[in-house]
Amino acid sequence: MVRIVSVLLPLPLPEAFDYEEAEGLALSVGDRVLAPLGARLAAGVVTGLREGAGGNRPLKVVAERLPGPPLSPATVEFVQWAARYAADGPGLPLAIALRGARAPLPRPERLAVATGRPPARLTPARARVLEAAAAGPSPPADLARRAEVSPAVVKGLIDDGALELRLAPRPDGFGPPDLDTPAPPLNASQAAAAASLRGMIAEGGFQAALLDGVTGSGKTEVYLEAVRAALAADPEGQVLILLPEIALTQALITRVTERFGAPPGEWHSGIAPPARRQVWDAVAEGRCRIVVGARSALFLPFRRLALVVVDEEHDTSFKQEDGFIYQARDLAVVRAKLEGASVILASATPSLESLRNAETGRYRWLRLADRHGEARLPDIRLVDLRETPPDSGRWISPPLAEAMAETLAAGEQTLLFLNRRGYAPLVLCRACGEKLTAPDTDSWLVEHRYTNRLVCHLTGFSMPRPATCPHCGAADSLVSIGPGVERLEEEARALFPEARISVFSSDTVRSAADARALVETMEAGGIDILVATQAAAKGHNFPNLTLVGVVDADLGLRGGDLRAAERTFQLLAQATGRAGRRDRPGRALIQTWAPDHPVMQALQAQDRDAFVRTELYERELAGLPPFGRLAAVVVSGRDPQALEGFVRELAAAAPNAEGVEVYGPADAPLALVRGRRRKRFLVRADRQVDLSAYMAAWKARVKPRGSIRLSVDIDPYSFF
DNA sequence: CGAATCGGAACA
DNA sequence: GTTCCGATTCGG
Repeated sequence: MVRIVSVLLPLPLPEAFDYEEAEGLALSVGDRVLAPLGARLAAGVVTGLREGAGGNRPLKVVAERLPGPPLSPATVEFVQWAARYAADGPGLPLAIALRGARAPLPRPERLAVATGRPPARLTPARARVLEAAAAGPSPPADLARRAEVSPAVVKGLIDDGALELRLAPRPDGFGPPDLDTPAPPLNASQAAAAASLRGMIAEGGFQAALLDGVTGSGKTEVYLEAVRAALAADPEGQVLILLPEIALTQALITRVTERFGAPPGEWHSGIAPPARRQVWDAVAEGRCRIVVGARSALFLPFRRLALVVVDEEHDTSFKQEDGFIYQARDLAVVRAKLEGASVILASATPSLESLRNAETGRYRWLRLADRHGEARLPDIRLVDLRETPPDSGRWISPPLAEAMAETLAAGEQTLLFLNRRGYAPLVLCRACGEKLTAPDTDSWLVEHRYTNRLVCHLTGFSMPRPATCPHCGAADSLVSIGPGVERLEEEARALFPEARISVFSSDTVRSAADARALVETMEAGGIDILVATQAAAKGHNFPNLTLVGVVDADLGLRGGDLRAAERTFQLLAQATGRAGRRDRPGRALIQTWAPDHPVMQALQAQDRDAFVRTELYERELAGLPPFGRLAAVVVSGRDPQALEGFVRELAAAAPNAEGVEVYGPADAPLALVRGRRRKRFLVRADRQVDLSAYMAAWKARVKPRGSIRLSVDIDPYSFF
């Protein structure tokens, strides 16, 4: 009788592989092991152990446990749950969970230590170094600086044997949090919400809350209070705070560090491998008790997770769109449930899913009504572009220009919001009508004037702006159609030549340092007009910003996907929420061709509840989320014929099931990307249907051959 | 993911 | 027929 070990490998395999356990290895679930795979050894994780009788064919033997902390059984369970949910192999989420486990540790620090042996020669400089070294081991450069000598003196003492170098592992700095730092004062509304969250944590077990408060209502302070309570309730408990974007992490890390006296672990794609490894180890060992990170932090191997906070929970960045496809906000709730932890979803403009869960009582609903301090909500007006259109080739309407002039005259700041990077979203040839696109791709090339290039925002392709049309060869025939932030800046400069104008987009602000610099200039009043994409719409508070102009409010409504209205409402509510802080009243002007659209009406009336009611009503009638479920299947391939054949086969293989409707195949909205044709099926199911199981069953009936790729997207967001 | 294997093209 | 290379398949 031997033990059989199921080992999950971080590879795109359909299931865990079985091995025989080597004598005396005494493995448990979560242990990291080396397993023979083909001709090599692969690092994997034990997901199960059972007694086995010889079996039909001999199994390979797992003979080695890897050093380092194991994954908690709950982490292993979560990885498997996530895979089942996404109708994909469990190796993919495991690969995410193990990113960091295999990264190299930071190089150890070299410390000089006094040996006690006297040096051959003792000069005054050497004496000072030895005196400094008596204080304890320190880096050679430090020692030289403290003794006010050149590094060569230290090196000489090392060569002489009076000092020796020792390698010391670099500390990771995850000290225990200080839970006694006094909290900043909360207003009545915040205090009530904080008390409710403390109550939730005191009750223990899985609990969910929606922290719903307008911009500026001080949600962060409230959930940090819950973080404190969770850390205090369980001396080994860990907390994860998820943010939608890397750009927002730094500000929160600073706040957490101030509040709890120790830096949290930071986790996102921008973290270098050695730092990643330190966080991973410290999280797995339970030493790191607070993690601030982007969506992939959800897969960290927490030892004892007590609380998950999802800030800006409505943000679509929580949806991972390629590789392993998942919605981090939804999986955060699942992970909390599996760990018996609490979860707090926070937003000024919650998703309809979360609002529905709050309405039905599945989540505690905590509303923060007032803005913190004296700030008032901005005055919001719609500018009907049918009545007061801008001049041809211009995008700032007369009423917006007038408001900008007033704001400028008052010495206050304007934010012009346009969610479009570059100069113009489309370049076309007047001679032949050709719209310029990236090679073998359907999406338009966006003109960037700063770099004088045409860029494909989908594939990353870019080329210098040609002088002649690449299609027909006509000279001077290329025209730039439509506005981007760069073009809007040009227009604002022409209108207000004396104003100081800056652009905030992912092209002008490439790093967190750039963002901080621009935000500081803005706060210091060094900018009069900030032209910005959504990169600036969230998170930043500018006290002297009193006017927000939304240049093209209808932009997100085109294309008609499921969440177009919801997303537009959220984005514009966040953007207009930037106006007016502290004691200054703000105003927002929203330029629209469709002022009667429910989204625009709700924005103007600042009546979110009305918008949510109508939107939920329409979704319910159509059986769409949150009342029904959606999934998409995207199939792509290089050979159109083979793709056509496979798509037909796939359509025929769709299982019949009660309460499930399959639509398609249709061309995916971008039917050609990087030379691959794309087809798409859409599946709608009633709420009680296990859509993941349905999609997995469907997928199992077909086998993509050749260059054909099939991917299942549960709860699709982008319809590309 | 990485090693083994398959199959078409180029070569003798 | 042989060799080479890129693409595809497979792994317990």
